[in-house]
Amino acid sequence: MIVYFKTMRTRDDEKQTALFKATIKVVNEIGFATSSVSKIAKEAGVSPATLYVYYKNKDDLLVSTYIDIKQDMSRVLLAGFDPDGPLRDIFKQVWVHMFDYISKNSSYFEYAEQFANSPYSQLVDKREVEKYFEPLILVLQKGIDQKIIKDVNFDILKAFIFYPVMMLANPKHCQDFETSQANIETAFGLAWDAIKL
Amino acid sequence: MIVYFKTMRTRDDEKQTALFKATIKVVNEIGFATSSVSKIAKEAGVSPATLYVYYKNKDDLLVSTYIDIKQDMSRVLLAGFDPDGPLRDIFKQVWVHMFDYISKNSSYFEYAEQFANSPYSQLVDKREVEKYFEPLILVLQKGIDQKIIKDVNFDILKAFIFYPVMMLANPKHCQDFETSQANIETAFGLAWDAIKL
Amino acid sequence: MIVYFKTMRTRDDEKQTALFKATIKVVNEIGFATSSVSKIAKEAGVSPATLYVYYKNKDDLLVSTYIDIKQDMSRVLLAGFDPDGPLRDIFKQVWVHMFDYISKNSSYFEYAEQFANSPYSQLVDKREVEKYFEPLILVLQKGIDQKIIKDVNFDILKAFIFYPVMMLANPKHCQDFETSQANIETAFGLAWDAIKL
Amino acid sequence: MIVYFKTMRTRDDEKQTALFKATIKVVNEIGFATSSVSKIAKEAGVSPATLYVYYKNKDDLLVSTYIDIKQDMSRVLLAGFDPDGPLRDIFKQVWVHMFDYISKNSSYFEYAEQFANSPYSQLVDKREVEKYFEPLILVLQKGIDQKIIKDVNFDILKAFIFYPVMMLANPKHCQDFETSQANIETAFGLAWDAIKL
DNA sequence: GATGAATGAGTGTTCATTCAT
DNA sequence: CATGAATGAACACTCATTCAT
Repeated sequence: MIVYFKTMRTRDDEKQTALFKATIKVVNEIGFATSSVSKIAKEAGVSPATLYVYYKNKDDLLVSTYIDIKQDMSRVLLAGFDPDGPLRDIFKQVWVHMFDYISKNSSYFEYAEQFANSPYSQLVDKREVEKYFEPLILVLQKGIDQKIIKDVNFDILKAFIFYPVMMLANPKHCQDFETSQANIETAFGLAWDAIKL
Repeated sequence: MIVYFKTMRTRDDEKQTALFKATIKVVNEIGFATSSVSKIAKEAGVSPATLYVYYKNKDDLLVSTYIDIKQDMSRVLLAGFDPDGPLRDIFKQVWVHMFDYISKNSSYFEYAEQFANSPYSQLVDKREVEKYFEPLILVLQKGIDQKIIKDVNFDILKAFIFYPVMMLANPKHCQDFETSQANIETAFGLAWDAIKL
Repeated sequence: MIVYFKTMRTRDDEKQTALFKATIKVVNEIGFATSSVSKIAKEAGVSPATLYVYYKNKDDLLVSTYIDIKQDMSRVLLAGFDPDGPLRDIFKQVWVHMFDYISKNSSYFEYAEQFANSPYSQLVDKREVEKYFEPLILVLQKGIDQKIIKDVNFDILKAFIFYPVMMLANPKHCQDFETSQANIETAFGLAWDAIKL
Repeated sequence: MIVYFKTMRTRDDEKQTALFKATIKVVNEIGFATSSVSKIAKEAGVSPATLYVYYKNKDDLLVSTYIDIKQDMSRVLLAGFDPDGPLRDIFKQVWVHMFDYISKNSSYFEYAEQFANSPYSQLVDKREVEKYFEPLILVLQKGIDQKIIKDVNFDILKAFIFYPVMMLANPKHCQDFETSQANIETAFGLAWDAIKL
């Protein structure tokens, strides 16, 4: 039997969850610049000292919260993922999942966006996060090989099929955009026109 | 002819510029969350108290710096702007100017991006900033009227012709993308495919 | 038998007392206008941050200290208070207690006086403080009813039986006045002549 | 012709008066502790630097303002002063003048009270101020010699004929007391009963 | 005489973190 | 495991005052 004294601890899942949610809530409400460990602890209903039982330090708290969200998000995005179906349908499904996720977990998404654009993002190993979304990249490559998708730099493709959806879903940037089914399909149409050969 | 380079006790453009540049440098290096008035003042070579001669408070410093950059950026983007030329050429010119600007003023751009995604952005009157880029919106509308551009929600169009370029130019998100002339034209091709009818 | 004089990490009466005394000492020495949280903390031998464990902020520190003194003072003034004794004796006893208190706790009294005449006094609920001295007011009313004391506005009576003693005891105003037993009795004689019918 | 370069200066009486009034206004509104040279200068409509043309420093500003008020007050108090009239009438006239002064110059009085109870009062030569009121002291002595007034310590007498009137007139201490003619005469009655033989 | 600019020293307060309990 | 208490260091900001103009 292996016991991780330092990394596993007692797992009072209730407190862990409370801290996770408190972190997101506080950061979304007042931003990274003014968020503090004690405010988050108070929101979670625990002592600041207790927070340090679950997280090594403030950076660990913020980074872990981000990674947990990203993991959760990728799970939802890739739900029912079938790499052998029609390419267009695959990406369309991802768009829909994405909008679903954002509608139902807007606070998670908001946190992730804010984190990714803050200097804290430097503390994350990007490749680890990208790994979660690897299946999509593989499909993209397949589309190129099959001459369905334009054979251009990957960053360019990503810039047209992943980022616009994030922008549109971000109320900070697009207050007017309504995440209706029709709008989502329309938007996806542009994305597909952009990348398809 | 006598030229007073330094009119010692009169509001000092040199100091103002030093503060502007120091703000961008410090924020880019350590992020909004850990940037402080004293660090910025030290970088600018003035006393923290002096900073308050030029800016009302920290928020004013950060917001003013952002607005100044946006203004500067719009000036460059719209240089040689001819609303009566061919639509595709207009937008292509903007892409090129954008990449030029970012290449030559990467730190300005980086600051603006970080600012726009921080809670400080709430302090800015968005309409004022959007005003700088209004001519582009008008051209977009013209394209729709002339049935050259898809008749969809403005936010969707913006998400495909303005945001991808920002992503691609942002080294934070696209470390691999090379801002070569060829790459830029390729990328613009996708944007145009997305929005054109 | 083991006695823990200091229960190190439990809210510390010793520190509370040290802060109380330091506040009085510093304010008496340099006045409200130049007293600062850090000076008081240093005098108390704690970190400025520690002060905020015991008090919400500077105002709370100064106001609480004042109220504590007033409470203490009223306890002493009313010690052995017998509302059914002869009126003159009651008030004379208060005068004597007052002088005793001031002699033995001149710094407390000095602080209270300075506080009451500073703008900080606006932060105190006057009725709460007056409550401590209510028994005296009731006796005053009884004296009026029994036609022993002049039937005039309460403020006028207070101005002659409470304030002169404060003036006389205040070395700031009366450097020459010696708080000898004889002097105190003489002074009380005038107070009584003023209010008695 | 003598010219005092340092002490007399240009005498822009308008600015001098503006500073005098601004000092009183600001101090009365926000208290000594938070009053600052720049706030006072702004209220007076001059630059902080200009203030230093008229006053040596902050202390000088506050002290001079106090002394000017005291001088003004003594002038009014002793108006029509006749040391050879009946003693009771002399003091009664002073009471009336005092109330008049306070009614018409409540802000001056308020400033003086706050000043006298602040540590700044230590900067004033008390004897100089007392000199203004000397005639009253002489009359008091005459009353003692003529066996009209009790032969007790001067401080005691002052505590009963001067301080009660200040208390009663101070809205900070006596919010209920109405400065009507009747009330004033009643109050003076008590003062006289206190000191008369 | 009058002033806007400048600043070192200070303000009240919060920070992330540790530690004894 | 959980915590209230403690703190040095930092925070944003204001101070009284000086100085070149």
